[in-house]
Amino acid sequence: MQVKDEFGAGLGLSHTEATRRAQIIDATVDVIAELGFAKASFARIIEKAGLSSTRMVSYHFADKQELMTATLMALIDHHDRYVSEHTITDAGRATLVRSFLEVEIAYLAAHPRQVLALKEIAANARGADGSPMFDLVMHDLRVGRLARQLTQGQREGQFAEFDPEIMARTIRHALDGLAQQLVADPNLDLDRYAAELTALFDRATARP
Amino acid sequence: MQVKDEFGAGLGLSHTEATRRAQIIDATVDVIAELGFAKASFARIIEKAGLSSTRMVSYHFADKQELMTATLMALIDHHDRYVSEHTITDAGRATLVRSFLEVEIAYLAAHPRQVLALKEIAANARGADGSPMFDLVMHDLRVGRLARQLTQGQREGQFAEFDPEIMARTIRHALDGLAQQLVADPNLDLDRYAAELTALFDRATARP
Amino acid sequence: MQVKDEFGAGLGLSHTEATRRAQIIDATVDVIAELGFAKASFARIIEKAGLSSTRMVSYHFADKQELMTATLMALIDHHDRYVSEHTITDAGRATLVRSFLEVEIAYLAAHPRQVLALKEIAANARGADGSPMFDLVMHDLRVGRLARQLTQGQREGQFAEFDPEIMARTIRHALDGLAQQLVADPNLDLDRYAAELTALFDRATARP
Amino acid sequence: MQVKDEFGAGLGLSHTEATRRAQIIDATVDVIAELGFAKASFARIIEKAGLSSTRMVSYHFADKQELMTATLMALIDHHDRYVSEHTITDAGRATLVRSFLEVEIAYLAAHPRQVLALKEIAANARGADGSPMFDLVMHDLRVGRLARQLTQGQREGQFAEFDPEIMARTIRHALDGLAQQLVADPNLDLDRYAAELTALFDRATARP
DNA sequence: AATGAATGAGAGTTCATTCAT
DNA sequence: CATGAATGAACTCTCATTCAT
Repeated sequence: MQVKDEFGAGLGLSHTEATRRAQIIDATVDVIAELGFAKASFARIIEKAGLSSTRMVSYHFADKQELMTATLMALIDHHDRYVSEHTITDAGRATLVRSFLEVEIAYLAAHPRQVLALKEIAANARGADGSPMFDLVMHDLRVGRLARQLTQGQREGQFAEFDPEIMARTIRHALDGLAQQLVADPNLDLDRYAAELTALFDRATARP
Repeated sequence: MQVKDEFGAGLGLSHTEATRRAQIIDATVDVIAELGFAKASFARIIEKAGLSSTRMVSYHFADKQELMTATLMALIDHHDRYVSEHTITDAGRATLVRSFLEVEIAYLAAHPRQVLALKEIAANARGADGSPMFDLVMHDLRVGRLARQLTQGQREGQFAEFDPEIMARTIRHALDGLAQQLVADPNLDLDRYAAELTALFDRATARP
Repeated sequence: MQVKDEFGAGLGLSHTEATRRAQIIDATVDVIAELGFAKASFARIIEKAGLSSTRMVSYHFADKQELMTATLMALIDHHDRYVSEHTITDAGRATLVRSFLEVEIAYLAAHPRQVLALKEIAANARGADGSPMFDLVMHDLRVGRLARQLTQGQREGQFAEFDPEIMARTIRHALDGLAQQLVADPNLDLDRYAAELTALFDRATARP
Repeated sequence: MQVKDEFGAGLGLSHTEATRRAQIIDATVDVIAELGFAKASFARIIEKAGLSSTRMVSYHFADKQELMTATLMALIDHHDRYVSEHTITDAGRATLVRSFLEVEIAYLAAHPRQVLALKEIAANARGADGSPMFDLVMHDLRVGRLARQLTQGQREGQFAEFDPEIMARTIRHALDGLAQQLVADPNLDLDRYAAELTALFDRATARP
């Protein structure tokens, strides 16, 4: 069990049901991480999960959209649990940005497939009209919180003057790009990359 | 004619042939920008181009992969021509990063669909084995050149010490993220965003 | 409880069993009346009935054919009970046809969904070989009795000469058509329609 | 070629295209007449037509709805051509109703499958929301014209007083019912049925 | 230089039904 | 008496591609 630890059991789902959903969601994450969102068909997912029929997916999820939404939620949950377990609550300007980057990069190092899958779903899932499905949710979850922390830090005089929203976005994009790069080159020296990024955004946020 | 100005005419293609290819490539860019890479089927492309049969696409391009490669090349060419026409060759540390960002953001403001389509193709085009197709090419074109300029600037003592490759990537990712955001919110204040990014990377690259 | 009032209780079915069957049959009638026979799937029926699984249907009915047969029988029973309660036994030529039409139209006005569902099942239910399932039964129940009454009336010299079978069919078809029209236009003036039909078949059956 | 005589050739369709569409439409009519609207799947249609793949249907018709609409139009056209070729233009009250019935029953005798298929499509084709698709069209084509003729006859004093719309409907329903009966019993004596119906509606419309 | 006609493979979704307990 | 879990078959529709002319 990698991502979804049957936590749906509390939502009126039976044990078996929660297990199966978790199994399918895990397979979905794997397929997306390997082949991308576009090629994540039911057939490939059940093959990866070791199930017998695509009907198994349709049985446990209303449609593909629900599967993707559930997978995304499981990924967000997985990430959030990791972060809340590994974040050292602390003050200080440098520490805020630094610890944020370090935790995120540590998560990326530990769970690259999850990071990649989350990005794929967020970037490619679209509604019937062709418009992106998760833009707003993703932005708030992945940028909004950091932006609010930066704003708070600015009020306390720890930072230079800058738009916290744009800074937060730039940091997030740097991490997303790093994730993509890590896939292309699994031997990437993450520690060095983390140190460089930390230094970079230290300078970018520091008071003159 | 938006992107591909029949520049293939010099490669042994007749005038008509080059025109048709340009027409199809333009339609491909439009469809990708609107619906994303995954939904850019031959059917939607010929509909957008006002042609009658998908056979038209198969006739002018060997297969979908060639169509996408040609589209990507056209987009790169379009971008490069814009940049070479709008870049003020100049010295100075601040000017290097600043003028890079300004030109790129100006291009984005003038041709958002092209930027978006390029990003979609680069991120989603995959070979038969499922591996990304354009990673290496894209990296060199979109990051490598800036990285080399930064290296040169460092040698001349204009910059702080940092990994030019990582800095270049981070700048590129910031621009890619901006492109995506511009699609979600067309009323975005690009001038302000440009100023913020410029200031951000000014601080990030400045000597202490 | 609309149609089936647990009258199956006398056939060796327990009270609960009969109640469940009635509930499912009622939902089946509703779905057919709204969406037609073809779209009356187990899934839609249990949704309408407020049950949790299609298994509920399979549990109480051997297969879909039995469900449809049971529904049809319940509808016929419902109709027959209404008719026997509302028919004024009486003599006279005009009265026979007129009272027949009036009772049928009154039933239609009171229970349009039942009339519609019955017509849908009778018209569309087919066996495995594709042949209609209820043709013979329906004819006797819905035409035969009237035909026999007309024959009797003719013997008593109340009517013109005509084929009672064909007259009965024509009357029945007029009523079926009216049912369909009532669905398309719920504001239809049934009283006027009843008066017109009565006058029409009065003339059609009257001795010269 | 039974129903659709490649008359679509005038609508920008090539010869082959018109032929194929006609072939598919004919097979559709046959399948519907035999198995009913609900079981008229692409698979059964191509089997009946002797084609190789269901793809053939999707290729020539945008979707199932278009196939059914085209089939319905072909059936209406077929019927109208027959009627206009076999109607004896003439005056007189009795003749109007009588000739209408005789032509319609003659058509039914000559082309029962077409009559049946038309009724099946009209009765069962529904949109995505479950509402009937062809109610309005069918009513005007199959009832409205006769109603207008009856109105005209009444103005000229040839008929009794009655609602022409309801009379027209009743006549149409009598014919539809006859069609269904003919399917159940192919040995039905149509001549006698025609004579009976003619006499019936003669009396029903005659001035007192 | 272009088009017509056809196609096999695969997609997601819905269907009634069945094996458990 | 009821449910959980699973399933194979069939459905329409879309995909890029190919054999003709």
